[in-house]
Amino acid sequence: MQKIITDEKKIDQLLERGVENVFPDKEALKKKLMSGERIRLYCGYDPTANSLHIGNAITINKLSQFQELGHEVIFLVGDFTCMIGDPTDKLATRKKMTREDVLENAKDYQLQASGYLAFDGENPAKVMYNSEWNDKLTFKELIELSSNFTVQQMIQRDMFQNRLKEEKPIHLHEFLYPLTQGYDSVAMDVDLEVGGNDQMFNMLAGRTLQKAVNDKEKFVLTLKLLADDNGKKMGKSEGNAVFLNQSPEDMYGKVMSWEDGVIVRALELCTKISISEIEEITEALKDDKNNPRDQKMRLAFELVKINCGEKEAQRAQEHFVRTIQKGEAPEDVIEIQLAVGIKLLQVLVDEKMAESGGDAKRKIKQGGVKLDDIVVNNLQKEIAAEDNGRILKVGKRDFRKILVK
RNA sequence: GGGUCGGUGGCAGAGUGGUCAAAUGCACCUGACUGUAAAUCAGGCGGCGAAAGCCUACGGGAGUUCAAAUCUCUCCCGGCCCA
Repeated sequence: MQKIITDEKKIDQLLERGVENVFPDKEALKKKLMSGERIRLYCGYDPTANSLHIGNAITINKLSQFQELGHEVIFLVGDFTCMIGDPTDKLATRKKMTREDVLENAKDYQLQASGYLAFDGENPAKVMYNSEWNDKLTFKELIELSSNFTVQQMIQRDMFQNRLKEEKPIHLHEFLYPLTQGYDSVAMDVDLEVGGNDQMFNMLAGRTLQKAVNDKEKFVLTLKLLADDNGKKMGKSEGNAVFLNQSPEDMYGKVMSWEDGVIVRALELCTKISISEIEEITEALKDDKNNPRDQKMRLAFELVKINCGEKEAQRAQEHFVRTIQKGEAPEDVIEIQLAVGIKLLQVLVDEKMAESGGDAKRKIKQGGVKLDDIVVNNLQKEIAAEDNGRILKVGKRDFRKILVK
């Protein structure tokens, strides 16, 4: 029997940290958690891309906090729902994926989530796939489920309103998305669903269905989104998304490119640093004498540490200091064997340091290509014997060591 | 089913016979600056080519024309109105 922790302070913190909203209300959920009853909760992840991103880490992190208190956590892979495509992000049309693609992605998802969430040990998180029950749903059952909602409820959502206003299509199956996601709650008979605040509607659909079908009160806990002080979201479209399958170096660098305003929010949502420590960092950021860069480096370090381990985080930090702050070649610079006479343009393309010949040319013209810190401006430059051992640098962070054959 | 409007680069969105490899914004790349791969500023951003230039591209196909993203036909997809 799993031991349930009912420490009030811990529960308060659990319901406070990063939480935007609790339905029906926070007090009711607190009471439930205080009762010592082991609850079953979940969050779903649609494997549409080959990697989870830092936004997903927010909910995974919250799941892990419930796990630490002894509750039953389900990491749900939305292998069925991802076929429909969540209309929440408005760019609804998603390309069809094969079953194999989905499962391949999903396999990595668990690995990526494992920095936050334990899938083994005493109270392991369970991985489930929602095709398990959704595949079996009959048309008749679907119609019955859909009778719990009205068209008015569906089109109320602002992204649908926007599309109506913009005269953009709304496909019928998009109304079914909240339904199928909601049905997950019924099928798994959960007590609580965790999700980003943008998932509120879908999660509440599950609350409605769980009430209607199982006559059970399902709690919904929504989390703040990762955004800066001005409410600007971090995400793929903003170009500052961090993917959990990125190399430690890339992850570290990406975080360093975030705006300063997001530091505290990210610490709260995506790391396991204690609240008191976050408060200290918040204070430090207020003091003009301190350089916000240092707090951001702390954040970057923590994020890489959780996802890739402490050693990797250390390495990534050193790599950043060396290559970005000092502009030096990394210690483990990739070596390339080149024949005398090969065109530098060709090398850039072959090494994927440029996307095409045109791109390579542009980079040289704009002074972005250096050999041992000397700008190359000869488009026709060919590799010569004296280039042996030289460091080829393209842009700020792409290095190769040339070995002449 | 009828009418009508529309489908443009990674995305959003101009253009409506030659000056269009296609405005602008986002994303991206390079440089300057900076604590930063932030912000800002400057430049760039289909492919091949040293260049001139050539090739491919505006939903698919066919056509008109010296010339088509732009006109015509047809097919596919969508919005709106009517039924």
